[in-house]
Amino acid sequence: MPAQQPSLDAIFSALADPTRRAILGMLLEDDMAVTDVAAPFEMSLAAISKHLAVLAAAGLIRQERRGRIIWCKLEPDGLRNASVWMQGFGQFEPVDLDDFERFLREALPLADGDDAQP
Amino acid sequence: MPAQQPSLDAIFSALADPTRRAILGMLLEDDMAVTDVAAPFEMSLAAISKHLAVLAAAGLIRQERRGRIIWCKLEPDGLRNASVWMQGFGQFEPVDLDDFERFLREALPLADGDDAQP
DNA sequence: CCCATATTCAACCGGCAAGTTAAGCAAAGC
DNA sequence: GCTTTGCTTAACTTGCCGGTTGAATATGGG
Repeated sequence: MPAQQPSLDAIFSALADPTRRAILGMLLEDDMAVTDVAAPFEMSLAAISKHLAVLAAAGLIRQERRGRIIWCKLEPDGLRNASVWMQGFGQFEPVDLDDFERFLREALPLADGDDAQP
Repeated sequence: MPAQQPSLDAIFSALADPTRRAILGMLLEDDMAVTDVAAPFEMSLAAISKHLAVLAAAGLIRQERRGRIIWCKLEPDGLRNASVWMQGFGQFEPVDLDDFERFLREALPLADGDDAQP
């Protein structure tokens, strides 16, 4: 189970479901067994189990069995790629694309050897 | 059309589609007409039109008609809520600048035309 | 060993999302 | 005024998604 870097597709569509976001919120506080995760929701255990599978496939949680209990724990780095992707859009103000580019050229010393800018 | 604060559901599921993310990437460079947005994709204009509608409903872009052309422009604040939500999980530092750089270099291949490759 | 607990698997269903084509509108151009 | 250009709507197909139920699997306890 190399869990090879999940796609943004997987991550964002995992996040698109309110139940799954709620689960992530719960796991933020503490690791939980599947049954306990399911408790507050008004849907079958199987449904929650599927949701957890989706989250795991997206690399947002990890499930590890200890005894007959499967513990679900947040995988904090799972959100990193998505977060980084989003920051690319949100970071700059309305339409300061020029400013942004200038910032980039300064902030990226290793962009291309030298930033000889006439 | 007050465009009342779109839900996280709407935002994340809008972002879950690679075509839509690509569109956002294009609009990051410049405002575009619908037809021009559709050009690089191998799907019908109608399909792209729908994608744009989804993005607009999610508050990620705005479409305004001028003449017979409808201009699509990024709505940078549209990502803010989602970003904030995600930061809530950021037990990891807000945004790793290294990651940010890497993202930028991939996402903005042609952000400027002057200093091209030799 | 047998039973209870914990979780998934399998088969199924309704609904929605994404794509298609074809028709419909609106604004410009000749 | 008719045609062309730009875009949306409508109607339809297809496939996936989220849910259900019921059986299957694994583990721990008495």
